[in-house]
Amino acid sequence: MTNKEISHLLRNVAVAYLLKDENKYRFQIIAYQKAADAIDLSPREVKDLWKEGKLLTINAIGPKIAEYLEELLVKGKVSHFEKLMKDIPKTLFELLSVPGIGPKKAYKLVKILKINKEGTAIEKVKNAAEKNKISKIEGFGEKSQSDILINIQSFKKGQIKENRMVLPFAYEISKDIISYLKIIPEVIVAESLGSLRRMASTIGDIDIAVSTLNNNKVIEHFCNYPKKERLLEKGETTASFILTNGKQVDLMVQSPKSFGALLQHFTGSKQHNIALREYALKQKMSLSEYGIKINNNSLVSPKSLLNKQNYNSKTKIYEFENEKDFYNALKLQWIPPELREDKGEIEASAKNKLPNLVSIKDIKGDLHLHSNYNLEPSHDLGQNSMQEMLEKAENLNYQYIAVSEHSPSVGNHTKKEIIDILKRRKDYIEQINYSHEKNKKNTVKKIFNSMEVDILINGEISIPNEGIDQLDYYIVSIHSGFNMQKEEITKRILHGLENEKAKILGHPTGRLLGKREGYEADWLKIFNYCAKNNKAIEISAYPDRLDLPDYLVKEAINNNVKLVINTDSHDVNQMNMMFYGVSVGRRGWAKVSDIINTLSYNNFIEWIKK
DNA sequence: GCCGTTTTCGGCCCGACTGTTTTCAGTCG
Repeated sequence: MTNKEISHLLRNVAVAYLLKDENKYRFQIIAYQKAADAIDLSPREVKDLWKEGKLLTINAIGPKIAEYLEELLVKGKVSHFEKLMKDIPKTLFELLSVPGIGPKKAYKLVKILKINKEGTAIEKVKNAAEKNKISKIEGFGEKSQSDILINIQSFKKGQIKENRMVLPFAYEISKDIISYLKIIPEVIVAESLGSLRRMASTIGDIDIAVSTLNNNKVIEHFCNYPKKERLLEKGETTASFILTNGKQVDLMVQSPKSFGALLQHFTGSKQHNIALREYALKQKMSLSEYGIKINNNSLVSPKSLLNKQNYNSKTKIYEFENEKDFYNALKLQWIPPELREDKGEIEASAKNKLPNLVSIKDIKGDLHLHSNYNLEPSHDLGQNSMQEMLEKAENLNYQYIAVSEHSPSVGNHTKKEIIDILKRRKDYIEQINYSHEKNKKNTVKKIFNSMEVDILINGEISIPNEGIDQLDYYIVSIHSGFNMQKEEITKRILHGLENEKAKILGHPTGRLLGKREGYEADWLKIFNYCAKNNKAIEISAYPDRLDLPDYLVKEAINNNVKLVINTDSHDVNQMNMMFYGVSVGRRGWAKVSDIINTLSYNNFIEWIKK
């Protein structure tokens, strides 16, 4: 049973409680929803955690739900859940995936339309709407009937939240909307927030915040965006539409005086905001996108935390122009957006112990570059010459780079041919370095002679020992045989890293966002090996990969593993993508000292030799 | 049903928008 199936079941349990007695079961409903959220966000399979006896390590899962999950995984069902859902038609749950239909409406629809046959609910509701039957039902009307039809249509087209975007795609969309918004002078500031600001690996919808003194004007302008397909809602402070490509865009506007509170609110994550508000509540403060409210009979003297000048006596809210003051008012350090996932950042911030995160300016080199030097490789060559990549590295102010084309294909070459190719390439790189060194103004001191070497199915690497002698060091990565058992693939990776010149494990999980899951490996074992033997694990900045994933970055760091952030560029423009990889590092709580390519040129040479 | 700066009991985030209503319920983020 997958995490998705389990969380779906728990959400249905929450729905069942809600339909049974919303007030009586208020907190059970929340508990089940929180548990479902936690499972959705869990990087580990619930099934595995259960086998390891670690179900309770998931926050929001306590003894009771753990017991039910155990029953579920053993018997395939839970008698308590079955009993709870006995009176609720199963068809009801099918309707919940249609936007705008929640538990109450779904219940009415299945009851009144007598929808009993599983798998037919959405189609039956659609038919009923087309025959004008829904508008007659109490609580529904003409508008909600036509809305249901539209929403069923877009649901069928696959325009659902689960279809997430990779970062550059989301960036382009948001950039376009923001520059459109800025056409009118009423827009003082426009920023993209939500998961894009937090630099999550994939983005569901685009969230935009605007600071303005004229809400109406801004919202009107936003709603006239030319690439809008249809409007979802339009109010005094928010508006939403669907783009022609099916993606949703949400806008929130706020006066400059409270813009800091809005930034905080709209950046999320949902989990971070809930945790932050609960934290504030303990100090008798209530948070919203408008600011901070002091609750009655507060034990805390407002003066100690909040600046009187920010007090709006009309709304009784303390307002914040910037986010830092907002967090500071809660006696917290400002928390970088990448950390806002309720993964311990609030606690760390309260103790002044947030990590000093690595940033793009700390990066001194890119160690995974594919030039167009033709060594008849196993996989694709790059588009640009080594010289062009060197020039780009100068522009980026790097101190060093490494070219690391794919190793020559084993199928088409003899061992001797491979060695000859690598010898010629070594001479070539030396020549470039020689002429580059002459210009003392250059910041790049050297191109390192590296290579991306395949770890073959049997764990052997794809170049012979004499070929290795031609290299400064190399990256190993897996490009085939992804469907191996966990133990096998772990062994394969460790074997691939054995040689002392194998210094980096490239795009370690092999995932391709939205296309291919990464393979399961025993990461703890790999981390321990790497920490002990001075191997670095790559964070691929390539936006379709972002691999190592952020949660494994955090685990790697906790196990003293060094990481390296590389772009895996196949042309010079891709070298600009370093930023995405740095963000993954930041989301994994990486400091400068955790990242190898923040080392100076001399220290990096020392590291290679270790 | 979960969880812990003070709490193993007594709390549980906060607000916007829409449609169907005549003041609010339902849904969403």
